Amino acid sequence: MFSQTVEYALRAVVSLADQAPQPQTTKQIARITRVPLAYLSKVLQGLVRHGIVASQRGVGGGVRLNRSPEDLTLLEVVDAVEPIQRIRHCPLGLAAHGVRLCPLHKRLDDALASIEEAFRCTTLADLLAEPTESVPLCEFPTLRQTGRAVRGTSR
Amino acid sequence: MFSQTVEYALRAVVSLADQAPQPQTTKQIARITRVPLAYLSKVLQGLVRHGIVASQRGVGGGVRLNRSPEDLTLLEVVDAVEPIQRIRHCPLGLAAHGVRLCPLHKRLDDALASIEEAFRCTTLADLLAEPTESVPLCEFPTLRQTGRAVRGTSR
DNA sequence: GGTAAATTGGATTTCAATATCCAATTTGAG
DNA sequence: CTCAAATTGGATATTGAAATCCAATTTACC
Repeated sequence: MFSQTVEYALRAVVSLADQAPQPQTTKQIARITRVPLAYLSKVLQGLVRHGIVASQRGVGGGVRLNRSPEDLTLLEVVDAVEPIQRIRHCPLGLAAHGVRLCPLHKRLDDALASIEEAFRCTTLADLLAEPTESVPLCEFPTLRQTGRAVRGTSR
Repeated sequence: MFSQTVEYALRAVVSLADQAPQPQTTKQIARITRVPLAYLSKVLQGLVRHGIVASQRGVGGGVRLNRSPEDLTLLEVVDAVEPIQRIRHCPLGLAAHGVRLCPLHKRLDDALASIEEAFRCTTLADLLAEPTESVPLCEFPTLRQTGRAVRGTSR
């Protein structure tokens, strides 16, 4: 339902938010988030273009959040890589459709709207604040204690 | 966000529900719903296999709803052609993830759940009951009055 | 200044969803 | 029985998302 690209972008910014305001290299993010390195770099390029993250070339460079995690919402990230296509007029392209959607497409669009809304209401900080109590989480929210060698031999 | 296949399947069943319990030929449905005929026939085949609709070959045959519109929900139709993939465990496939989702994927899955729920709560009859007051609708809910030649020269 | 670390951008490949085409089969009606 | 209407199923084509590869560029550090 959500595209791979969106999924990857979200993983990346969560990882970055967890380390904010410190930068991470694309390679590090790829390893942590389990995203194919080459593809992740493309996704990150898109996020750079949209001002979600900022990149720094060269030795010691990398990518960092360009916004504070309290301020950056999931919706902004999603919109940057692949905006949710709301249904604005009848997809049948009927002449007599006017602006109003038929009941079917109204429901479909309502569903899309509710997703947008949920994403609009969730910041990266929200995600990072939550996990502290629940134990078995995906890696990145618990990153802080996996002090496993930023410059380790890990591949 | 919703695949073409899902969109097409929903259009088809709405058209069928509007005429229920009468059958329509695939060609008629294709014309009304503006779905490519050859592809629609594939989609309908899937719906037949799942018992959503029933088909009758030969002259005078066609496709009809196999369920009453009051009883058939959008979710059942969607599940028949392309079930919503809920997120059941951490997509990173981490060893230590347990059953619990990380906050990110929990939110994503919640969004999917809310869509499922909305679809589960909407029957085809609900869709057909609604339009009567609002004027500019997509064609099919208003079909009844477009008595335009079931056997017309229309194409 | 040279070198290695890092992102950038373009070209290309892979793959599944979408769509099309056609032959086979079923079936009602004359 | 024959014919035309209709679905069925298999094979194939098309398209865009996902992924990969590689050369070019930037930049910190010795």
